[in-house]
Amino acid sequence: MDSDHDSPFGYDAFRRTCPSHTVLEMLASKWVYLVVCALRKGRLRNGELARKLEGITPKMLAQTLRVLERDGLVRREVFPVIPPRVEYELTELGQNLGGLLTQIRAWAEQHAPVIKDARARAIAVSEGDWAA
Amino acid sequence: MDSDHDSPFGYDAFRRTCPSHTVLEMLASKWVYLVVCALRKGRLRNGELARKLEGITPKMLAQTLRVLERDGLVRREVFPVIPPRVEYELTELGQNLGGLLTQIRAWAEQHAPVIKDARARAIAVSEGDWAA
DNA sequence: CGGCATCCCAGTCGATACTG
DNA sequence: CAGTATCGACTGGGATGCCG
Repeated sequence: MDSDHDSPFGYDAFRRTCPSHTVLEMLASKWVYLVVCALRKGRLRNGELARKLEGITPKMLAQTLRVLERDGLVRREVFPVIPPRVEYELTELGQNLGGLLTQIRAWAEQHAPVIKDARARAIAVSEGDWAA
Repeated sequence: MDSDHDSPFGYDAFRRTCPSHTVLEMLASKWVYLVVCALRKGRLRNGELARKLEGITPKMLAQTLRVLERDGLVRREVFPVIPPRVEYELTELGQNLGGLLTQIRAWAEQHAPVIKDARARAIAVSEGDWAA
């Protein structure tokens, strides 16, 4: 046992070539976070998502959804009507992940003030280098 | 209460201008994930981190650590000796986050096989358009 | 309305080499 | 050993326009 870390699944995200590493890369996107969180409370249409995720461009939204669909986290349903109607919802796997990501989001919202202060202090210090 | 989502802290990560949104952006990095996870079991030297995080370059490691330090998640301690010795450890806040990120990493490792299959299937389908 | 294609800038990352 | 500087490749991601 020369691996000093506690991965009980035989996969090791610290290794570049491990599949779990690429999964982590996929998750390391703020839009993935937000889309999954947004879909957590139920299926949404493309436009609803676009409105909910302030600042997302159609391109990024589509791109993010395609990735999530590809990885089996989101299911896409197309209604053959005019005007077109497309709905997205989390799969079982996506729901599962959504629980965790929502915790991260909650953590971010909860600690945002402290971190904002820390950043302000860091800037103040770096600007105070004149005290050298 | 026209906000339809459940943020009990007055911060809303869905809003571009909300501080929690920038916190989420900071967290949306695979190296942040891995560095925090790596430091979770105790303080480590720069070189130890570099060896543990396969594939990270000195530049990215330093950059990531600087961000984490700036945001108050990591504490940096310098020993004035030759050769230089620098150690990093999680702050209280960092420990707190580390718990969550470790869950994400565990999730990634746990579901890597399924997602790998989903990706393979997605590729197979897209290449199988000839079946139209 | 949903979403794909194109163009293009700008930030980011990796590789390498260098300094204290 | 820790960290920085430089450069080049890459791509994330914004804007626009067109199609079903």
